[in-house]
Amino acid sequence: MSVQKPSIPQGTRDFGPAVVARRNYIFGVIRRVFEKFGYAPLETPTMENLSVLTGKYGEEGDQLLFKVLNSGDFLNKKNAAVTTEDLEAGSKKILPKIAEKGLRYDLTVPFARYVVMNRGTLTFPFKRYQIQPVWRADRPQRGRYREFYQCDADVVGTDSLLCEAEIVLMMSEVLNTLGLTEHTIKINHRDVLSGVRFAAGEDPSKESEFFVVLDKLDKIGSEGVKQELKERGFHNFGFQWLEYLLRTHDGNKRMSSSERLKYVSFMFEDIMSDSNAEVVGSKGIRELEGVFRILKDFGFTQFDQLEFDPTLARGLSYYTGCIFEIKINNVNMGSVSGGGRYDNLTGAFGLPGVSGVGFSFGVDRLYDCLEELNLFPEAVATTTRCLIASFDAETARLMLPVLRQLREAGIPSELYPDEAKLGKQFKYADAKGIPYVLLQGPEERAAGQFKLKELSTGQEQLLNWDAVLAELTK
RNA sequence: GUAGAUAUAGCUCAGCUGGUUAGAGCGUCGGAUUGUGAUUCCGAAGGUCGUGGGUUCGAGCCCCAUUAUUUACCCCA
Repeated sequence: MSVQKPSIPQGTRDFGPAVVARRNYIFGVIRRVFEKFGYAPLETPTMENLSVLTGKYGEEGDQLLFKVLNSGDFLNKKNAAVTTEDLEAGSKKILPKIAEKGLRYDLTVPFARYVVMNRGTLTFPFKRYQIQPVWRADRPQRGRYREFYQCDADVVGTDSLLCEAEIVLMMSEVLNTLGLTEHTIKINHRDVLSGVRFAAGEDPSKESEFFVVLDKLDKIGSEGVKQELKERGFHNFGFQWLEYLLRTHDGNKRMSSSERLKYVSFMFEDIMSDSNAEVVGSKGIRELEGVFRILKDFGFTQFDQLEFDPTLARGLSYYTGCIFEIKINNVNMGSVSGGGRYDNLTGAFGLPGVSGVGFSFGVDRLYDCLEELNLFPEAVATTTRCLIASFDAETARLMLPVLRQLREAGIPSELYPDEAKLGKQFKYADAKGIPYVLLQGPEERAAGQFKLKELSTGQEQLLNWDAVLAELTK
């Protein structure tokens, strides 16, 4: 049998001890903030039934779902799950017969499914957080993986804008705790987008596509937006609305968020001929103003990190209210967090009229940002505090009670398992970042003492047992 | 799905216009030092040059195909 080079699937990664330690640091910060805000943990299965997942993420999302092949021989003539006619009809026809399960694509949809299934036992408003990996059959590239962790916090069962305000508070606290102070929390409202679409006089049926182009204003500029709208077959070329939006994005005369809110509100009054249209846009503005007011009353001060952006468009297939996104300004990386309010998500599972709002951190991207900015605190890859070195099998045996006593004293410790030269054992401790090496040779034993070396200073001390414990626990 | 880049030792990479036996640093192992790491000195091991074909007297280098990785677009955390 030929030896094959081992490999892992595209877009997946191994995490070594040092990386896990740093990832856990990020998870810890996020978890503490979520719990401080009263969210309770939830975990759902890695696999969901495909019927739960399909149709929730738009057409493109369906293609990015990892499907799990059914067990059993579905081509077997007796069972005949797949018939000859199916095979001739093509893969679309066969798929539902050979794959009934799929890997989790995000945490929001499984959460909605959970809420519907457990509606009788939950206390509403229900606040949950969830930290688990999700999978997308995407092309990997910078900051994009096929397996990655999301950290979600969502509330269902209340329309209160307090939830939106608390999302901003949680986002801000996590990022500032991690040291990512150069960030912008962008906020918009689905109704503001709809208002802009009305103002542009475009057809509601192509709304999502219109928003996708609008979202690129920062990236491709107003000329780019005009051109792409034409290419995509939009026909109204009165660009008065675009002039308005450009003013809010003028880099030289940066507007504050409250100025922008007033300005966009004025735009709706100015352009709208249809009064219903104005109502939609203005409703979005009023809700955003409500969120800003709650933040102010709460005592939130970092309004320089919070920005109302009327072109921000995310999660178009299900967000219906506020929309959030976080950009780290001094790193070239996609958004590290996103979220919003969705009125109809549980409706897809037969429970209409329950509003939810939530958001998600992408841990892997946060990690990449912290790495690039050198913001990780000095990580201790090894938890071991003391290595017991030995000279031979006999002294190793005599050190076993010492090992036990160290551990009983709560000092993480290990005994070098092989007979090896002291040099090799010290090298091992150094490579693993173990701060102390303890040894007791015939000389020390005769004197009832131990030799303890601190590797960072190179200092060696001859100590009795109590002094060893005192040094290691200090 | 569309377009580009890369592939040489465990890792990071050199390798000239195609020319004898493919190199360095780091790491590993051994020794200087049979009771001491990080530092110093000496030495050694480690390669079907991603894979398959072609051109050539001769290919790590040129051509074609293929696979993997990676970047950008689309979309997204």
